[in-house]
Amino acid sequence: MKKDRKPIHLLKQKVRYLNKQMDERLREYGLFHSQWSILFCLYHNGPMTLTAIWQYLHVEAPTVTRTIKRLESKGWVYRRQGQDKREKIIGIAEDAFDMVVEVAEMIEAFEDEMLNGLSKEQQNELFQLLMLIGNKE
Amino acid sequence: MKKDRKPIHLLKQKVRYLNKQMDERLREYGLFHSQWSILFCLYHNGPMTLTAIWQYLHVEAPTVTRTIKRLESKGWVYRRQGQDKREKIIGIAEDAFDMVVEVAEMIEAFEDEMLNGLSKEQQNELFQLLMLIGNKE
DNA sequence: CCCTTTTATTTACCTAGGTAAACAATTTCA
DNA sequence: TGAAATTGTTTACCTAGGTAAATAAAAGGG
Repeated sequence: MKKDRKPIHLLKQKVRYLNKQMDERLREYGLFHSQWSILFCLYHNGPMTLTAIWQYLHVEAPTVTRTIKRLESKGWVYRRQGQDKREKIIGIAEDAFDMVVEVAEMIEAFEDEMLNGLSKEQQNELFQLLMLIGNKE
Repeated sequence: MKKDRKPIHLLKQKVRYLNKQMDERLREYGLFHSQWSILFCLYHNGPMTLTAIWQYLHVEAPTVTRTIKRLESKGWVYRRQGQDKREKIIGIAEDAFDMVVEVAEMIEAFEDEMLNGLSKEQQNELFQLLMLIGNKE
């Protein structure tokens, strides 16, 4: 895909490619990749506060606020006030749950497809190497 | 940085982190990471058409059009018509060249810093593994 | 107990990625 | 050669990332 030997450059290219492919697959569900990442997060962890979500995803709060607004307006999630009246608790809407399960399966297959050029060992190795990026020794 | 064993998830997190860090370092030059990627491209390849740039960077044409407009308005690049009157040729502005060299050195040091948790062999291994992502076997 | 500080979320605004479609110049070919 | 197809670039509009600052609720301290 690229002749340049800089892994950082290649990293960015691959992420653009993955996001683009993912958006394409999600289109039939009316979703985008960032929206899915939030649904996936809620699917695995159950209802969460907004803060818990952006900390989990390593994204800033305003980004999550906006994306959740879109998900809410399309009926994928609900938003309710927590005990602490500052916080909002976000969860998957009951009507959307079956569809979330379906999308989860589709995305899992997609990710397997993207990684099927790598053995399990290579995937693990990749994970370990990625973990080393940006670590102050 | 993350407990999830999904390399794709981690990949995206790392790229967000790298872009954010890079923007921070570039701020004193009035640049953003995407703007730098174009300047770097021109610095290495000399003047190029817009099409050559987006193909090199694996990004769509409108993205490049917009970013170049910003670079031009800040005086980093010039834009002139090619032989083929449809195409625009972009190059680094003469006044900006010294600064580009300076930024190139800063960014190179930054990337080394981000990768200093990996040996040269590991960086190469990472590159090879990344290349395997998304390849139809 | 009130005032200050912190915390959770949002708003406003910037850059950066994408698609679809418009436009102009070039190329093709009947 | 003239109409049609292709190519290079741009425009309009969408999502997604960021920062800075505003707001509202909760926590702390004198």
